[in-house]
Amino acid sequence: MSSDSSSGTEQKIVEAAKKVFLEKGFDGARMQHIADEAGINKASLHYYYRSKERLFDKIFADAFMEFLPKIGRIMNSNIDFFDKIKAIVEHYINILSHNPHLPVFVLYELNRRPEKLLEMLKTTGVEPQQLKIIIDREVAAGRIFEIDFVNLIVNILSLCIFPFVGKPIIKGFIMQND
Amino acid sequence: MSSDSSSGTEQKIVEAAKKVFLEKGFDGARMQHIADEAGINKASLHYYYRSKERLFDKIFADAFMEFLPKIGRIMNSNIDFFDKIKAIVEHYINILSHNPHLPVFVLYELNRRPEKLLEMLKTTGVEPQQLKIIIDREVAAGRIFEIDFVNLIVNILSLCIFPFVGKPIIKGFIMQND
DNA sequence: ATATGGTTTGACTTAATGGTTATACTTTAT
DNA sequence: ATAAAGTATAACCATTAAGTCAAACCATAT
Repeated sequence: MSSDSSSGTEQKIVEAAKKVFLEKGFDGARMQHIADEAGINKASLHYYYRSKERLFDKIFADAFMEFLPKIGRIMNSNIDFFDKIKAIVEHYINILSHNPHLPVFVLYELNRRPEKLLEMLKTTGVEPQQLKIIIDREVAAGRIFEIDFVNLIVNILSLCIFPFVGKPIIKGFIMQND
Repeated sequence: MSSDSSSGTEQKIVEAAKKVFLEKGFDGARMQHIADEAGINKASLHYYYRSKERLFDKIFADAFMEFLPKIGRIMNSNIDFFDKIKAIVEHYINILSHNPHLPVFVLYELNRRPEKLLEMLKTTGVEPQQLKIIIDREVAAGRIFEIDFVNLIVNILSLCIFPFVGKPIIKGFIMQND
């Protein structure tokens, strides 16, 4: 049945692909390896996802989704978002502690093909225009430097790593509490 | 002349390899591409560096070197290193603004082959033992969580990204000045 | 001039990998 | 029971990329 796509082979493929892609990246990942990991034949991979690229895009979009929605909230909180960051940190910690490779993976792949960023923004429903406006406002106010748009997005994503990896240090030296 | 290794072909190879590897990563990089970038024949690459792996190791060690020495200083500053971080930030900003891909590259490749970390530590002259002791002290004092050693190193490296990408935000909201 | 050592190259080999296809196996509907 | 649709697989194909090699190309010293 094509309607039952949330279990069985397809589910196993997604899980296997996520694991392998996050561990090895697009270029390092092997379709055969993903097939083995899913316990199926390599041809089945192409049966469900026509190409490596398509399979990757699905996994990447999923991974990307775990970042940007939060970013959007931060950006919309009218600059005074330091408190919001604190509030969202816990959420990120949960996601990232379950997926240690996630942040570097996303940043790296975003680096590899910057042109996919806009596509991802579209896919994940985040409005670049909205971000652009907010960013321009910040730049005009002199609160942030004027830098390349794509670069800024990447930087913002990088920023999201920090609450995770730096939490112990933040706790100890900046906030003095949670 | 084998004594003149700081200019000419070898120099061009290193520059080209650094550019390509940092942009594409080990798996994404192509020896042919590096050769083209350096304006030489692919066979010359193997004449100077026997294999892709060896060439990569040289570039990776170089890239790695730009991180850890600073880390070592931070680790040795007896926990009260927040001020030291501030002092070192400028140094990092200089390095990273000239090599935007550097941090993600190092983290990603470290992720890809965690076993190379110790080798790198040795190559770059950083004493893991020393770090281990310091880390243990921190854990015992409850100032940081007990986590996998390799993981911690990676996390510390990640932390180094933050001063760079997050500088505008840090300036605006945490420090209020430079 | 020419022999010598280091350097450069085009052409080649080999292995790996993404993708295809023809065939076989399952399930479901009638 | 059986036809049809969907799913899985082994064998195969085409391409790409790392690595090799013998021949050519310098310089420099004699």
